[in-house]
Amino acid sequence: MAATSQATLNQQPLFEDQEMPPQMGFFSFPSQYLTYPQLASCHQSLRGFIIPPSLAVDAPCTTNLTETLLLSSATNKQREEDTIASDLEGPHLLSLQRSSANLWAWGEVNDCSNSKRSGSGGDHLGVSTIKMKKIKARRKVREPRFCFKTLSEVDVLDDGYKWRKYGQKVVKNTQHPRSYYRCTQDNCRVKKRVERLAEDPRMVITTYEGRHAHSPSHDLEESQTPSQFNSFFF
DNA sequence: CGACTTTGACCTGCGC
DNA sequence: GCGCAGGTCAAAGTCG
Repeated sequence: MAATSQATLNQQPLFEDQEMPPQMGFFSFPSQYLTYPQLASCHQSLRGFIIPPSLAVDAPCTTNLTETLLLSSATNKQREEDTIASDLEGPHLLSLQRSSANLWAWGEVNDCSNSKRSGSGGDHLGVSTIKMKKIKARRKVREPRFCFKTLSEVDVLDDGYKWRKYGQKVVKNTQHPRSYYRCTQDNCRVKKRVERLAEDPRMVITTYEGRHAHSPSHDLEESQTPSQFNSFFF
């Protein structure tokens, strides 16, 4: 199994005060689909976030990748306290053409940028105070997200991290359910969503939310040998 | 027996 | 306020 350079993956903090890489908005690709070298350079700018090795190099062992498209990324500094509205100057987007093929991602981005702070002043009948506190804590911070569209036979791409499925939901107007995964590492709150594109079930949409605070699990098991990724990434 | 998945219920956000 | 849709929880089931 390929393993990214864990040392580089963990180079932190690259974007201490920014939730997305500063160069995030300057990608420009001639075509909608990216080649792997393009993806690699793309991911380079995502250092510190989740960098799925399977998306950056030739087809990984567990998938049948042929094309991968970095659909979008979005940042969101949502907080319960609404004191940072001016910080949110909109999502950082890749300069990809807006097309029907990536409407999903744009919807995601819009979702991030448009969602408003509801004062959360609601008193929820029948819900214990403890539970409400728990829920509030859970929703306090919206992590940065970005998503990929990948032509793959398998739903879950091997990105080097270990995930636990915590939910599955049938989304409206799609035949395929959306799966929800959480990183199994303690204190790591990174999540990902996996679903198949309604228009083209061969395409898998993977959305990552948050940043890993640890190395890929593969690297933990294997020795930290430099791989071909290094020349790609860093 | 522990780790993981499945699945129905519950909660929140949002549009009307 | 109500209903819908998406996201999460947690108990039960499954597997190695």
